[in-house]
Amino acid sequence: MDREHQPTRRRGAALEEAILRAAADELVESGYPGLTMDRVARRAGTNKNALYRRWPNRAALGVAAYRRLADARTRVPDTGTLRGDVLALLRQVNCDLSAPHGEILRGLLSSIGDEPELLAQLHEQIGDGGAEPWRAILERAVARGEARPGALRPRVITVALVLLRNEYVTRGIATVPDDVLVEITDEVYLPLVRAESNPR
Amino acid sequence: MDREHQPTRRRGAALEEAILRAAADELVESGYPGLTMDRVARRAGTNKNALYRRWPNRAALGVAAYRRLADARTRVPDTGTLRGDVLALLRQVNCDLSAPHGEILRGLLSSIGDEPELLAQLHEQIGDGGAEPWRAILERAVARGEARPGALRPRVITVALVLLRNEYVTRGIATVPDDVLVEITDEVYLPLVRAESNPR
DNA sequence: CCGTGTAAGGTACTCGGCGTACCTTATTGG
DNA sequence: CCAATAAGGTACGCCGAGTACCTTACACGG
Repeated sequence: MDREHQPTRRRGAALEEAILRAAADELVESGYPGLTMDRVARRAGTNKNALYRRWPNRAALGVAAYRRLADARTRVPDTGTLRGDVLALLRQVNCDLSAPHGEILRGLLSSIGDEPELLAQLHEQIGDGGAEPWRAILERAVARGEARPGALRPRVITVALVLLRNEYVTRGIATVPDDVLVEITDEVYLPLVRAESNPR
Repeated sequence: MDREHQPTRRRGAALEEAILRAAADELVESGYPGLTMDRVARRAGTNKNALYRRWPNRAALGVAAYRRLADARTRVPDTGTLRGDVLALLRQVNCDLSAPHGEILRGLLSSIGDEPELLAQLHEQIGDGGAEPWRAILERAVARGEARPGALRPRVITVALVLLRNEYVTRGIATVPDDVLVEITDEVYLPLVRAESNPR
């Protein structure tokens, strides 16, 4: 922050790190609208030139900073039952992907618009990146006979995640109430993947 | 500049109409980022004052204009089978809610941010507004024995719509390919609502 | 028919944020 | 030790949101 009378100028990776940290902090504190190039530069103790030498525009920097935020990998729960695993995953996502992540994501998605490359990066982060844990718990459930093998399709295993994300996007609320998670689990996900021969 | 030597000034509802039409046209042509107060004012043959006297900010005008665009009601199909009805509804939504509607919606959703009143208006438009046709086709399917009565829950009947909307939001593409619609229908919606006694 | 309140038109601002240009200064590696 | 490279500093230009203030037409009641 306070530069000493020793200039000791950061370069390369060190400076990039500092910029990304500053940008991520701004995202958390003020959301994407608060991520201005001037503020990030000031917070990182540098200036806009260093930013524009690395990212072509604000959206690119925003996506890069968001990636660092969302890189906290999701742990795969193992409660012994499919219902317990689904609820645990949903609650986990709801917890650490709630505010301000949802709002940040909304802001990023819109301001990208016509830059498919950035959208692809985001999609990798939120779309397929989050799918693996769901496949894992569903495979275990199939092995236990709790779910039908035919449910192991990409579009099926992520249904709960998509429904939860839909709550964020359309409702715009900070944290989804827990009974919504239960509804998603009991009304949609479990009936969908359950083996036909296995009544409720 | 002398426009006409007949000033014939529009007032009240007539002017409001003209502004909304201009705003909706801008939305269709250039998306939400292109909806500039200056441009709308110029296109409507008026100036920004008339706009700000009616809507407090750009987002409010954007939502109002979008409502007028999206007010084309969805027709309820009746093909005789649930699968046919579901696909028909999905295709209809995909057709007239595709580009540029999806992009506009994305832009609006993000830029609203902290104004819950506007978000509520949008939600009324896209969330529950679109649910009725789905309830209608599912009720008929239940009457025919194609679906279980227990599927008549709000979160269930709109699953297909939510999945389709998810494609728009996360993929950011103009029009969803038809095989995605078929996948949503055959892998998710039909297995979910089908009567348990009705094997695939 | 006229006068007056209301609403529209016109214009010119301020403010903030993006992106750029250009120069100076430090660091690094050959 | 000396270029080449990259960082810092500063000042722009541009555009769009929102505001202020005045002028001008319209509509309606007396």
